[in-house]
Amino acid sequence: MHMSTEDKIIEAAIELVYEKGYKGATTRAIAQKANVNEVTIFRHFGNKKGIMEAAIQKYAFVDLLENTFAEKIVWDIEKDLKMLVREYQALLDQKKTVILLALRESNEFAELNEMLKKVPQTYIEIITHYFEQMIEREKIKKFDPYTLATNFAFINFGFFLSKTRVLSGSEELSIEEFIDKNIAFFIQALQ
Amino acid sequence: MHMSTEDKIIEAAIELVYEKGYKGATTRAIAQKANVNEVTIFRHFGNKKGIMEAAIQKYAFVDLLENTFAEKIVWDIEKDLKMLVREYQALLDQKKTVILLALRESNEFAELNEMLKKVPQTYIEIITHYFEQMIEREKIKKFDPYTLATNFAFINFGFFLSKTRVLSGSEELSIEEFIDKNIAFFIQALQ
DNA sequence: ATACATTGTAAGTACTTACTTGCATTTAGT
DNA sequence: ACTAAATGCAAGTAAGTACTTACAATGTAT
Repeated sequence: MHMSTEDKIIEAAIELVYEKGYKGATTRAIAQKANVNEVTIFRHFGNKKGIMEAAIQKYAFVDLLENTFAEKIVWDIEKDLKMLVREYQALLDQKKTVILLALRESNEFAELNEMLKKVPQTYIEIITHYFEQMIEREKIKKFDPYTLATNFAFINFGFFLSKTRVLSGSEELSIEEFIDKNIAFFIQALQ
Repeated sequence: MHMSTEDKIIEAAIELVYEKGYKGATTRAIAQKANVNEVTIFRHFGNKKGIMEAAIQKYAFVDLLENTFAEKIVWDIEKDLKMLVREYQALLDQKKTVILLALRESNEFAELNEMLKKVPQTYIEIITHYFEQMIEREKIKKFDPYTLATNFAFINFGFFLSKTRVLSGSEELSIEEFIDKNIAFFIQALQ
């Protein structure tokens, strides 16, 4: 817990904006949650919007994706796709608050929208590239790699949303069930 | 344009809350957009929350789904799934504002969350039932019908979100391209 | 034409909220 | 120990916002 004052404020703001929305998250409440005085906020960030801009800067996290995945690929369709699901879901879970916040406040903050869009976009690009190579190596049938990637990404994101209860199926799926059923179907279709 | 005063207010409120969020949509602005005086709002709905509650009532639209689909089924997997995509996308488009509004304001209004969840949920139930029957008739391979349905629904909802630019792939897909590529892949996997 | 319900107008109240200012207190580097 | 920067505290300002009240204007049905 050696957080700087600025970080304490940013984290408190993210949580509160996630709960109450941007307008609902008062500077007073943010200060209280961060355990600082309200004035301290304005001394650091100038105005309320400044907090969010700093938060967006801090969480421009997309680069995380690319490095993590590439190393773990073993060119076995089943192992790879299951790994890609697990890693992606873990990342989404970890950044859940920011992602759902972005989903809600993207009208107010254009940058948030950009950030939000990049999450599946980057994922799709990586997966597209993966499928291209798997087709070259003749490990899967010849489908359009980009089509495969979007389907795969949509299924993944849909599952994430259903977990967060933003959406829902009629049952609740654990990630293992999801992989064993939904992803397994996808894998089978490729072979 | 023979809208009642109440309807004018409700529609204006929905649009504004969609744009600015619930707290950002002031009663003054709603009145202005609806071309009524601000007091008229309070005379009809009591308070600001009352507008949204009336709007939610008005848009409890889930029942629409079930009737529309059942009649159009011809028990040909390709024709049926393409029809189901088109109908569902059309419905989502039509209710887009309310859906995206619900996505943002579901924390503030529990009922909105319920409504939002029911959209894919009902769809999944219908599709599950459809797949069950198609398996009985031996028109598709024996997969778990619920798994198929969730995958199909997630792909559909993902496409909807990417169209609304909430999410995005790296390219923009038209609905015809989406059907010809993404759905075609899904159909092929079933046969 | 009269009666009644609906809407508009004007003005105001009570409350919240982002943001400021001046000064006291604490923390940290040398 | 001394200095300077960071933070806390108390009080206040200005603007916005939901909601109210009293009354005038308009429409509508009989």
